[in-house]
Amino acid sequence: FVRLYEEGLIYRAERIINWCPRFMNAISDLEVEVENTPGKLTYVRYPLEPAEGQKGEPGYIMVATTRPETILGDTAIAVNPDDARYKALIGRYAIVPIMNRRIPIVADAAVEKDFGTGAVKVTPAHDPTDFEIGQRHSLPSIQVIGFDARMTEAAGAFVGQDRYDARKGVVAELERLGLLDHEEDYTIPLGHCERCGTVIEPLISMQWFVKMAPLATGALGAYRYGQMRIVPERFGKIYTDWLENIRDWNISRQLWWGHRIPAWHCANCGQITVAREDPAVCAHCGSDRITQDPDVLDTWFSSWLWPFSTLGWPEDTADLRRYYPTSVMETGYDIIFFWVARMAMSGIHFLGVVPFNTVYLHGLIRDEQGRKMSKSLGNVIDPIEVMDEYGTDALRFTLATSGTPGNDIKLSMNRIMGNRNFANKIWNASRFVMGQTEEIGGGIPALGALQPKTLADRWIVSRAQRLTGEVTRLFGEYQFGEAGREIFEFFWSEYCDWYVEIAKGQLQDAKLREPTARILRAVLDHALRLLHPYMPFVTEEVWQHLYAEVPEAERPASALIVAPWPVMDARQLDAEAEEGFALIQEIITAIRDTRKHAEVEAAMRVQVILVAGARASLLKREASLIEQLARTESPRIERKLATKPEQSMAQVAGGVEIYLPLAGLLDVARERERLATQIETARGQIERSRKMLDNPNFVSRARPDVVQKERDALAAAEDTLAKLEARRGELG
RNA sequence: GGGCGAUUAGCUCAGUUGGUUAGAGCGCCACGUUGACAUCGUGGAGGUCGGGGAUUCGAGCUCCUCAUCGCCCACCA
Repeated sequence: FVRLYEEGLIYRAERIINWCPRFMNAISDLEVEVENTPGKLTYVRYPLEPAEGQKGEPGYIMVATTRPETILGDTAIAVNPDDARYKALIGRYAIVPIMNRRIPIVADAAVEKDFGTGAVKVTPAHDPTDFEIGQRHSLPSIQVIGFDARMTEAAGAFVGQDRYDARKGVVAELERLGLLDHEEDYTIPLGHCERCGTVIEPLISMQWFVKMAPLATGALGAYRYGQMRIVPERFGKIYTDWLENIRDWNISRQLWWGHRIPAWHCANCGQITVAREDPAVCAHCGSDRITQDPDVLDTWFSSWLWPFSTLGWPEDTADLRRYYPTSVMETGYDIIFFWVARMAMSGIHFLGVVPFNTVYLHGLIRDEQGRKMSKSLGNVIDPIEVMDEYGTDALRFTLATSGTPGNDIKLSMNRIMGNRNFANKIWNASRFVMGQTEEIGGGIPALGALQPKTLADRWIVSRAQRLTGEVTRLFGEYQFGEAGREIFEFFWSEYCDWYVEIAKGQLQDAKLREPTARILRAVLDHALRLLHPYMPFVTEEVWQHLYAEVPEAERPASALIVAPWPVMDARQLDAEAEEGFALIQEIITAIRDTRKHAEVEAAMRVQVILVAGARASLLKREASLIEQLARTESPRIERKLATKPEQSMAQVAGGVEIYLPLAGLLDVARERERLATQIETARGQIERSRKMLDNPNFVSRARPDVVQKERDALAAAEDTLAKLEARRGELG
């Protein structure tokens, strides 16, 4: 405050400010909430004073107002200088109704010709625009509404009345005097106190202000020249628009809590002393009859110093040197003006450097109906209660993954419940993995140190690496929600549902026992690290258990929260394994589906015959997976089959023919129906692909790999169709 | 008055360089086999991506326009 005052950037002046009559306090423009409220536009005739030498009825000038009670404080009527209708009246006088005060008719460009009557009553004490007009034309201000929203002595007969009672009274009186022309329904943008909802009264008051224009320049430059990036980008425009149209900031508040304004008023000479230390005497006349200004500072006047005042500023501390400027400021978009823009301004002004390189803005959390949470509405969700019921990690994960940057989130209890289940899944899977692998040993190797053996091993390691790359990329783009969802997907659907299930089989195999245990643990460790920012508590707890047997010196870190963030190792990306495993997954799912259709009992092992062409050798190697996960007998795998199995259900998945011989269980009619559906699907695909490939423009203009992909898809679909049709023929 | 966002499955939402058959959670239907997890597993049903137009070989995604909802800014009394 003192520095800005000394630099001439803080001044004290009488201005129109937003006054909350309930709190008896001034508030800044940002704390006023404008609401369109139904009201009336009242047309009032002001008698004109006769011009010199004029004879007969001098007539009237008509104005429109939404606040008739302010008529009592009018000190002029203004018209637009270019308005032909009123040109002759400029410089003449009118009489304020009721008060019978003589006021000038002035010309001011602020008046819109096309609104109302084109003439406006001017009440400098109760309207910001009127105040400015008053300044330009040296008009007196007459305050007719007091700080308690009651009429003052200056309001004559209305003294003591509430502002709204006075409004009614004034209208009635105008009517009685025959000066009320008419009233119209009109929607009025009405300012309310953000905190208590009371209608704001614009009043002239002596307050402290900060000159903002010089400060805004730096904050604008920092954004425009790329020193400060705003994510998502669209908020940058909101930031610059505000700074470009900045108005001075009223920083004094008539409250008794807050930082007191370091200014002392002298009763002797009337001057002000602003000082860092409490002064004993007036700096101007030496009198000891000084009293400190009773006002305190707007809370944001402290907050805008936050990026450096928290680091020990104005001392030149080690913290300040190290942490200022910081990299990312994360906050809600609703306080871009209150806080972000002002921090940028103060940081640049006091330290010469923007306080953060990136501002990441998140959305607001709303209730399940999308309403803003508010105490008066009673729809505030208490995070403590949610955490008690579902856990902190579940809430945190939900908030982090429910939306997209800068967009509001409707908080859904269902979603939180689902993520509670996820935390539970992590716990259970980890418990199982640790329980199964504890005695096998092998420690917890880094993912990159693994030598995956089986197809499933290669697949899960590759998937984990790919995920790591993806998450890192998304973090770089501030796509935290998408990154979290992908980790969720990997952990639950790939690691738990597939790999852990497969590992149950591999752990039975003496040769695979140890490597499988190592992979289980390494991938778990890896996934925990990726997940830690989203679910710090469960992951940390599990991680501590995971490393419980590892000597302190051999651990990568004392705790997960400080463990190294994973980096993708491209050498372990294994497209071939991913493709091969996808085929196995497809076949297993198809067999399961067929079993369900045939209503085969879940416990029953079924026979299966796979006709796989070139993929036969792959399937032979991975037969045990199919056996285990699709609950089949040892599958019979052929490259080709001359005679197709009779009395069996069939399906084609990834080009592989799948037969389940189900003598006695086969319902030929239903099977035919099922085949028909599949055939239809295949035909649809073929039609689609043909249409594209028959279009010479597609072939010549699309990227070659896209065309090739389409050709492959067509070939695959045709192959599938041929197989399905052959099958239908066999069914007879 | 100016600007921004949203509109995708019954519900809540993803889908960011335009490219096979648009995904998830919840809900729904059916079934539950070897004890990590029923806060679970398996399979399934369900969407002409708000309307219209344009660009393109190709649009949920780009452009124009309209509609509905929401938000921000704003001194036409």
